Amino acid sequence: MLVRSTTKISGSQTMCLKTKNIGSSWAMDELYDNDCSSSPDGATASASLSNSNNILSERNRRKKLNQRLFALRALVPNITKMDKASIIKDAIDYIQQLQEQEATLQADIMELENNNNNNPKNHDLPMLLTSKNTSVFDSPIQLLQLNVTPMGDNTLLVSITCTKRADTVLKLCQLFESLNLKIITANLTVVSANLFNTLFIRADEKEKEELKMQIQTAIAAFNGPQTPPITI
Amino acid sequence: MLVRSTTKISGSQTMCLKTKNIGSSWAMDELYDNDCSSSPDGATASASLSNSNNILSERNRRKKLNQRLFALRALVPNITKMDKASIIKDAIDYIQQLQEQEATLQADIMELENNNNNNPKNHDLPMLLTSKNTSVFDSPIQLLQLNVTPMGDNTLLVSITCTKRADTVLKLCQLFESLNLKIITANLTVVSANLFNTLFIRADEKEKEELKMQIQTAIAAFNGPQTPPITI
DNA sequence: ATTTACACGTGAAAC
DNA sequence: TGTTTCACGTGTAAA
Repeated sequence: MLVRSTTKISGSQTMCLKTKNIGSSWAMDELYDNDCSSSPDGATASASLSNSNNILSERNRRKKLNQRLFALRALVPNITKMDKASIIKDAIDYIQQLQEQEATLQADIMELENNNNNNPKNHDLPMLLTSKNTSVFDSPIQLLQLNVTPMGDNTLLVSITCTKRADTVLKLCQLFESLNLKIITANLTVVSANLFNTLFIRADEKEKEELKMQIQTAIAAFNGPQTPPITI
Repeated sequence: MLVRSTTKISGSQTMCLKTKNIGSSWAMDELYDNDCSSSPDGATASASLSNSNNILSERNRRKKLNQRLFALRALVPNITKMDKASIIKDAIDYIQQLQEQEATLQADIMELENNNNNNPKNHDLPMLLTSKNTSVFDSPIQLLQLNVTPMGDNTLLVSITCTKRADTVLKLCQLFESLNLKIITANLTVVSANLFNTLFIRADEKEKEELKMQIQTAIAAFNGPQTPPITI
């Protein structure tokens, strides 16, 4: 059990200035102009080596880690906070998003290739759905309830109730896709003529009202200018 | 300049066992059964709070950081080393690789879509969604699971799992509407890229296989004649 | 024996 | 105020 050498405070705190959180990045502290050789005592060879060498290695390790983390943050487009933990978290979310998108794109490519390789004369198949007179984008979304509830842990619960019409489901899907939210899970349940939509969304609790407003305006935009305003 | 309290060695080194690099992950140390209250001296209130509270927060911070790093490592397929720095570096390389691949795939899709537009197919469809590079009515329903289970009381439980694509929800809704079933309730849940559809349907138990066949043929019809047969 | 990587406690700074 | 996040030096353990 070594007795602690008292060089800590004099060694680190005086220099380096600790500049921590200057504006946007946490210091990324360069200029390690430490003269550790200024140990006042005549230390033994093993002690001085063990101290000055390990202390230097540790500094380099931390520096490298911070540089990597900094480089990682530079790659991620949507950055919420500058925390180390948040940076990693954003990177995780971004990788998942990229992976999903890759799967989607590859599926699209396969399907497009199939369409290209096949005979260019099959006009009949996609028209199965239009048999219900649709004019798909006309019936407005009739909103019955809209709640946005913070659930803690940066999660908002969005609960929507509306009457079920032929294209309401499609519209809701498009609506939420257009909002570019971080949807954790989405649930859509229809019983008789009513439609219940529940979403868990990753967002700060303070965005609650803003999110509700976004959804309302999006619904209004989908319904078009001629529809009467819906108050809940 | 505070005089160092000598609680460091007795506080940390005795417990915790420091298990460091057990096999594959660096400890991810649980069980912090430290009773820091065993400080032998009657410390002042400010000192004890500053010590025990900050020390706990710092442990939680480190723990969270390590968990995030662990989660990040789980997402990256090609892992070279288990270092913290290497984990971040691998994640960086992986993100760059994914970004390049995304650009390549999107270029391929554009090219394929241009080829498709030369075909005399339907240009008159409402192309509202093509802003997201997804062609609206073409992606087939990719069935992952289909179960029809009799629940008694003249009720059949239909459980469907498929990959979520831009128009899969719409297709499933229209599909079940076209089957003219007596739907008691329907539930549709999407988590990440998968889509779970559950329906309670009023029908005789003997129609179980027939209903399953109906659904399969309906999906095949929706997917069109050129799609490969899907076996479940 | 040397190097490398880690968790730890700690004081400081920012919020 | 207190809470959170950080860099630092240090001891330990494995390579």
